Amino acid sequence: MTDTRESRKKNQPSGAPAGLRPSARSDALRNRARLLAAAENVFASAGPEASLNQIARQAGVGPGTLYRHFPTRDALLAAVLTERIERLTQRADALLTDSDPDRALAKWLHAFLDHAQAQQGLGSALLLTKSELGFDCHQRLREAAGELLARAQGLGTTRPDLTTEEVLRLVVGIALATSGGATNEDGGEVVARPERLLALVLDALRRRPSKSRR
Amino acid sequence: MTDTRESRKKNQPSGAPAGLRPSARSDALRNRARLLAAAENVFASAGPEASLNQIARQAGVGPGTLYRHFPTRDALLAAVLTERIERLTQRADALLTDSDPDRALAKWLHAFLDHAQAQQGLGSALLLTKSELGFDCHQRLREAAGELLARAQGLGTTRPDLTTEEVLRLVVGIALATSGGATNEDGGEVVARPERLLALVLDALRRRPSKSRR
DNA sequence: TGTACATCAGTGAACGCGCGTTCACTGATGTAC
DNA sequence: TGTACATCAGTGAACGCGCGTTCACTGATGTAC
Repeated sequence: MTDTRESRKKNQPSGAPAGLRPSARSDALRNRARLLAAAENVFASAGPEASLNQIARQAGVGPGTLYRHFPTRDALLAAVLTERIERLTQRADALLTDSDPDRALAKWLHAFLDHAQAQQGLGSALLLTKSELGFDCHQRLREAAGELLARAQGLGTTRPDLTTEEVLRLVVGIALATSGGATNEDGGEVVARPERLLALVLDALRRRPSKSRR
Repeated sequence: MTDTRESRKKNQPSGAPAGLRPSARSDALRNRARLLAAAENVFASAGPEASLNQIARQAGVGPGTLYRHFPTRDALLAAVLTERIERLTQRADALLTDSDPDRALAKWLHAFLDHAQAQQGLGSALLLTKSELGFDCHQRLREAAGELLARAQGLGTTRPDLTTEEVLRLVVGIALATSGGATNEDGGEVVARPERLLALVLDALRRRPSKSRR
């Protein structure tokens, strides 16, 4: 008895390849979409440690339903991130044909910053590696950004000693430092705007024309 | 009866000015120190949302004792941060007499980065404003860094359009992006080192010798 | 097209857990004599 | 210096809470006829 059940359980995932299976029931598809939307919302405002029950509640669904679709928190996180990363990767591909490699890189980093910001504490999740999620966000982003960076470096106007890794970290840092718990307008003074910080970092990426002093 | 009690309660804090009072009992001083040490530890490894009970446990103290010393989580957080900020402020004062303002600024930012890193998620707490803690970490740090920045800008080698705010955010961003949940050595590739990122940012702070292209 | 049925997604009460917080009681400490 | 005592810090069981997670049951859905 238990054997039968367990073996069925083990067989199930091979039929459902992590995403939505083609012949799924319509209510399952609907709820899955609702859960993803709610997760994106809640993760964005409460960070990656957000309550799963709350996500289920916001999706108008029982907690069991959430678990049926996403057996672990990481599975849910991965599903949310996959979508975003897909968009970023496509954007990178499009920008590879831009006539100005420097401008292309800058544009993509702006887009990357936007995404990192939209997910508050989730920004750091963009750089998580395979061990923690079902796939390697980090590597996919590195590949997308890597080509753009290489092209700009080939042009000679971007520092040749830069790693893709370094550039991505700097931008994620901007998102983290200016979002969530750290942001506050303080009386008259306003918190530094992320775009301005990105502009500074972009400046740092450019090749120095000459070693004018020391 | 209850009136008497309440009025005594209300009078108590006026006698104890937020810190340790001069004529405190020796065991109170000892436990306060233990609590601070434990808090620094636990906050560093579990972030500012760490369990207060766990802090009390690590300090070898009942939860009630923690609450006697620090009535709120923010009070405890503030006590931990005060110490660090004090050290950073002193360092800044010392560096104001350095003969090379650029080097002084760089040195201080290195120290600032070290502190921000030592506190993992607490790094962002370094920029919290008065509303959330008992005092304004943000402002104190801005003052400390502001003088150093102004001096370097006066020299003419540092970009004149930089805000202290912007510089601090950039460095906190480096700490956040390279610490905690986001760090992982990924097979052969190693995560970008914070010092390298700081070097890049320091480069960005320097005045551009000329507008060589576009 | 209409119906009977098998499948499997949805439900939500329930469990155990650790958290934040309180408070009546204990006992260590410092002091007045 | 030695002792009696008042003060107040320390204790830890206890409470309510929301969390993550499970599972026996319900019922919507798609399909075979």
